[in-house]
This record gives sequence, C-alpha cells and structure tokens, in this order.
Amino acid sequence: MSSVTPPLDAVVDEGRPLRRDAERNRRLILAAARQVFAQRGLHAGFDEIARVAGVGVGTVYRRFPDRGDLVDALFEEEIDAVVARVEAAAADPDPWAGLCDFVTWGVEAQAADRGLSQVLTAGGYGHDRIARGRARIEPAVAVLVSRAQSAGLLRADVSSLDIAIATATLSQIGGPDRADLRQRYVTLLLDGLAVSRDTPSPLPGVPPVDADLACLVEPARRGGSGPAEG
Amino acid sequence: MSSVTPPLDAVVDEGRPLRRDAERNRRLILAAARQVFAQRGLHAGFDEIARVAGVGVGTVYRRFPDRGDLVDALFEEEIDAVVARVEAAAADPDPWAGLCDFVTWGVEAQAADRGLSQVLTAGGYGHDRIARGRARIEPAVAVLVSRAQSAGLLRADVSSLDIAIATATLSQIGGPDRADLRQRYVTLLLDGLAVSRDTPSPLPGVPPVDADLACLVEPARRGGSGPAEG
DNA sequence: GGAGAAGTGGAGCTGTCTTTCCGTTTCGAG
DNA sequence: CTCGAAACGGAAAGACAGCTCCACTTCTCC
Repeated sequence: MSSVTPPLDAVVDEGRPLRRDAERNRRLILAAARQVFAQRGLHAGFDEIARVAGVGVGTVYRRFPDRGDLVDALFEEEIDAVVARVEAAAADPDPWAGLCDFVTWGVEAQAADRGLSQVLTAGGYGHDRIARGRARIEPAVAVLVSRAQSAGLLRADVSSLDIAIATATLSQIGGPDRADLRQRYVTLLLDGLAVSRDTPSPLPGVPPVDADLACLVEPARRGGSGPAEG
Repeated sequence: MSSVTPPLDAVVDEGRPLRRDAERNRRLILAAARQVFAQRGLHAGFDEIARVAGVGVGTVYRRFPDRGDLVDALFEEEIDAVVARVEAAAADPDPWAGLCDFVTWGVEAQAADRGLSQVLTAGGYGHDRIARGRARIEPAVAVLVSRAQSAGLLRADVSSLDIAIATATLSQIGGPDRADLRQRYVTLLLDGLAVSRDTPSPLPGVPPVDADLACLVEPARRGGSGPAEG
C-alpha cells in the first residue's frame, strides 16, 4: 500500500527473478508438459516430462511441486482460447452456424489434447486458476445456446451443459488423427439438436471399420490380459 | 493318438473334475469378478477379486492364469445376451422402435457394466471365445439397421458400426445410476438418426448440473494433482 | 481313518511410478 | 576472478500393483 512493495513479492508472484538458466528450464518444462499432457493425459509421469524437456526430474519437482501447479500454469491460457472461441462463435451472424462451429471445434480441440479434455470435464485437476477459467466457459456457451434457441433453430430443451457434455463425450472417439470419424457423430448430434429438418445432413468421412471401435476405452495393457496383438 | 487319451484331457478341457472345494471357489471367483469388473472395469486387480471372493490371490491365479481366461469365462454369456437383445429388437414389428429399444438398452447395459463395455469395444481383452462372440453382434445389428433404413426411417448413410460406436460412446456418460442423464443424449442421437422429423422428441430427465460433467474421464488421483475435494 | 494328491493363502519378489535428497555444477554480483 | 547462493540431475528411497512360490490344509479314494 504505502512505500514498501517488497521486491520479494515479485518472487512469489508472477515476475519472478529466476536465474536465467532456471527460467529457461521452466519454459522447457512447460513446453514438454504441454506436449506430454496432450498425448498422454494429465496422469503422465513427471519422469517423462523431464525427459522430453531434457532436464532432471528434480528440476521439474522444484519448479512445480505438485501437478496442480503445472496444470494451472499450462491450461489457463488454453481455457482462455476456449472462451475466445465460444465468444467468436456467439458473434457469428448465423446463430446455428456459430453453434456448429463451436461444437465441431470443441470436439477436435479436446480430442487433440487429452489434458484439456480432463481439465474441462473432471473437477479437481488444477487449482484456483483452472476453476476460475472453467467458470467463464459455461456462461459464454449459454449465450451461444440461447441465441440459437431464440432464433428457433436449436431445440429449447437443451442447456449449455448438455452441449458441454455432448462435446466432451464425442471428443473421446478415435485417436487424435481421426477427426473424420468424430465428425460423423458431430453431424448426428447437430442433426439431433436442430428443431426440425427434412433431410439428414450427409455424414462426412467413410463408415467406420471394425478397428475403429477400439479407440474408445483404454486398451488392454501389456499384462496378463492377452492383447491379441492383431 | 492311438490308445492313450489321458484322463488329464478332461482336466484341461471343459468338463473338469475339479475337487469339490476348488469348484466352489471357482464359482465364487467368477461371481466376484463379475461384480468387480462391472464396477471397476477389466483392469481391476486380481487382489480385489480375491478379496471379494473370500479366497487368496494365489487361488485366482491358479484357476485363471491370465486375465483373458477370466474374461472369456465371464463375458461369453453376456455377449449372448447382447445378441439376443439385438435379435429381439430386429423382430419388433416397428423397425424404428426396435432400433430405439436396442440403442437405449445397449447404452445402459454398457454403463452398468464397464467390463462389458471394454469387451465389446476394445479388442484384445478376452481370447477366442470373446472374439467369436463379438463377431456375432455386428451382423445382427446390421439387420436391425438395414431394416430401419429400408423402412425409410433411419438415415441411409449410417452403418451398423456407427450405431455400435455411438452406443458405446454414450455409455461413458455419468455413473451407473445416471440413466436419466444418458437418456438425454440417447434421445438426441435418435433424433439425429431419423431421416426427418418436424419436432424434437422431448429430452427426458432434468438438465445436467455442473458436477455431471465430471463423470466422463477418469478422475484425478490422490497424488500430487490436488483433487480440489469439493 | 490314513496316504497322497489337489488345493490353498498370503508373504514377499519384481517391476513401475512418484518423490526426495544431496554432491556437483552454474550463475552472477562484487 | 572469486565466492556464495541458486539450480541441477539423477540415484535411491518410498509407495504400490501384479504375480509367484511353497509350507500348510483339505479333500478323495481306498
């Protein structure tokens, strides 16, 4: 307040005067964690993050004593991106196109980043920064939803959380590279969300093959469960 | 090949002359595994199955040397039940009602039994008995699907595997006791699958609350990830 | 009711993942 | 250049699940 705003504040807060090498490593760790969390989800071992970052595990633990710190640091801006995208969709002159755009994008964003999907759906991963970020998404989606409902295009009995749940659920289908497959179900969902229609929107992609079923649940582990291997 | 068909054959095969206590334990283990796999999925520890069955782990491993043996023994008849249900649905005089019935039931059956969901979707859990069982489902669903398509009620561009994937996906929503929630999305799916409709089928249940998002992905573990606890 | 095969249970081995600790290295102020 | 503090890395301790092994118990057949 008065004269003493101690420089220590800066250390505890954001603008930490970390030693140059420490700051460099911090960035390397964040970059590595972004990649590893996206691929493997938030359970990923600190070992792997350290290896990808090219630092020792000890360094990761010193900088981010618990996983929540790392999650907070990483996903705050990703959540900002989600909010921005919802708001952009809500600004689309065509309310229905805006909704379609957001659902399509949301499914892919979560499919491409398993960590994001976990942060958005499972409570209790990050700390306060994540909680605050999440709280900003739902109202934004609510705007998008009610606009499409007012226009008489989106059925009146869905809520913004229905959209969130459906979007998160569809993101679980297929691997990161199977956008084609997921978009079939996005299309079905959107056709189901429309108030009425005469004819189905054509499903994109090609019909799934037997192996496409497999990417839903966690696969059998290398243990006794005998992964048939082919 | 000639004269000696050792009585051991019987032991290795099906009609095993197990000792009375061993046969009793075998049944206890199967019952326990059915319950544990349904709740926790097929990764569940043999420890827990043993504890529920009231036997030692060693006993479980002796009787079912690998997880696939246990899965085979348990899920063959559950798959038969799925096939039976598809065939019953295909016999419904109303092709659309049959499809709705099967999707609704299939989602709940898989939601109530995580093990079943894994057996049906992830390849490589059981052994040959499971593989053979799975192979019987798809053709049966194909009948159901093409009947509804021929009647002009189901959109022509979905395949039976689309139905299987969508069904399995929706079963991941909510806990075992949230059939009300899942049926909202089943309704949306069916509305999306219809060739055309004028008005949306009303969504059952009540709109989800924030906490309902959480049951999609595996929750944070008790480790450093700081499950915010509330 | 006795002998021996069959079956049992759970202690403990193994491999995996998380976290801590401390001897060494690197930085940067003087 | 020198020195102290900060940071480093990775070995190893701890926690834990999957699986094995064998001293002991229980059954069955005679």
